[in-house]
Amino acid sequence: MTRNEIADVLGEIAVLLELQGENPFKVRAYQAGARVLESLEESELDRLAKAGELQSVKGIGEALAKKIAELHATGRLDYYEKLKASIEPGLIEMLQIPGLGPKKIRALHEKLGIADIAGLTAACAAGRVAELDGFGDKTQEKILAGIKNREAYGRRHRWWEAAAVAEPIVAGLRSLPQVRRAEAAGSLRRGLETVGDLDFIVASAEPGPVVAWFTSLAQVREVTARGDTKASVRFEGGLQADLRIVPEEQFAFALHHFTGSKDHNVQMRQRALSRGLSLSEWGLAAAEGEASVKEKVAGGGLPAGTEREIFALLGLHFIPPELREGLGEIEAAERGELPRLVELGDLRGAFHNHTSASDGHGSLEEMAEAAAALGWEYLGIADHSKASFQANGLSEERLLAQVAQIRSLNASRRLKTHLFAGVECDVLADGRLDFEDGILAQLDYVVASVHNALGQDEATMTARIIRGIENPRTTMVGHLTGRLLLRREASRVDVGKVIDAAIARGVVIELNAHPQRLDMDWRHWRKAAERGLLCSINPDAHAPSDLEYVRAGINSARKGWLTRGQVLNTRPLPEIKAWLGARGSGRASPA
DNA sequence: GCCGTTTTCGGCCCGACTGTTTTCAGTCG
Repeated sequence: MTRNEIADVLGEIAVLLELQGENPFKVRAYQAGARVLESLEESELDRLAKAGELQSVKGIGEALAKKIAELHATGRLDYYEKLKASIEPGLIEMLQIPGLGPKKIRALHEKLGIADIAGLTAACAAGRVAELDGFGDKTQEKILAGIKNREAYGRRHRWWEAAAVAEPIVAGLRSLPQVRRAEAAGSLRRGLETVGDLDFIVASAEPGPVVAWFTSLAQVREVTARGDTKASVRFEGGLQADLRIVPEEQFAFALHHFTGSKDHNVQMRQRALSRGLSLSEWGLAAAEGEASVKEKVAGGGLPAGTEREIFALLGLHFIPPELREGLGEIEAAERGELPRLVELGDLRGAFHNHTSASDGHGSLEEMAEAAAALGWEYLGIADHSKASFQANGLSEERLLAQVAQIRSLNASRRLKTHLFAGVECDVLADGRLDFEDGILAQLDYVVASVHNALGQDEATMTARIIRGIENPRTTMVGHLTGRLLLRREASRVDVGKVIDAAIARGVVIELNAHPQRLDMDWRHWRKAAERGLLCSINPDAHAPSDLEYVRAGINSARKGWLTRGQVLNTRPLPEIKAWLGARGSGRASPA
């Protein structure tokens, strides 16, 4: 089994244990184990499993190590099979209903014999749920509404679309006279590729009008909670948003709390405790005594007006929001070894862009102008190759005509942006490229991408991509796994092996910044770049305005701990020309 | 189930809101 498949099993075990009413810390241990596995590389898992050293990974103890080793070696786990068989499958689905957790589901199952959502619907309709101890009319109504809207509510949302909803709301909050500060926190601020809900943190001494403004936004379909300092709403399309209003002196603590992932926050609080301090969204105060952090802060906490000051109080350098995933950032911040992350303003161009010659909407000139408007020095044109018939892929003749057109545009000096002539060349099912060497030799660079036979088994797909990498004309690999976020799963690829091959050949791997792709996944970048892999952040633009997708790509690059030096398209034009030139001449033409 | 410059046992982050309750459990983040 691959590490992701094993992680899924561990995650399922956590859900099953939760439904059984197991110790919540045991549940958390399985969840943590699943996350740790996801951040491991396949080859590292192989090595650790073979050497019997899984326990050396933090978060994996004796029991998890045994289970992971069994899954890795045999693809089965007796413990899991037995656990699964002992629990009604319909109960798991019921966890998706807002307001229903393991305890209530157990009560419904034990007292009313409810085993699935259909049974639950019927029991609610008959009024039997409201009669249970601990339940009531409102709970019953909420459950029915939750079942009805389950699909929309359960869905995650791509970062780009969530940001488009959140940004005007932040601006609106900041324009209110009662509001001193306002930020969107949560996974949106961490730049995660998908976002479950929005979190708005506001500093205000007068929360009433802010809650009123927020809950009466035009796009609000339902107000699910409304208190003095907190409100929750659902927008059209099911996106949920929480608003929290705090006094200004608490703002930095609340912003930090609601930005960090669960793991990051747990680690930060543990760090505070190890220094005799207690940390929460309320503030930071001495840990001794029975009182809550809130009460301690009221009696005199340590002040912090910014997150930077909070980190400093705990002996840490500032940790950018994108890194707050609990994946080693706190240790690095302690040692002063956090990288200086790449920024949007560092980009000088991008390499994977389409025009109306294939399936884009924009001429060479229009694309070049859009790049110039972003302050870019260069833009790489990489239209589809002929095998991508569905995308109007270019024949040899059309491609060479485009190359001539690009050369002539550059020579005319009419454009502020230098155009590079490339192609997004299909990696055919057997790993050959879609164009012969004689054609590819006339280009400035080649993006090699898989577009068909996405369902190949892992070994075949991995060998196919590596063969593509081994072609001396390949400059970079496009959207490595072919995933479409929330729409299509990634192809099965041994990413570690592909990374090794790319490093060995000096081939770049793209971080495709299209909001639906963000591929290669940020979780691979840190280790890959440390080992010498070079990244190119490419918008995969199909229209001039799509160049802005690099914003999403920068998020993922930062989550992958990438620095400017590790991203090819931060280099200025003369360096890029030299780099591409050296590659071209330094590589013997194939036999 | 994990973990340990206090530890191999006893902790494990902490608080708001809701709905159901006469003081709190469950859920959520």
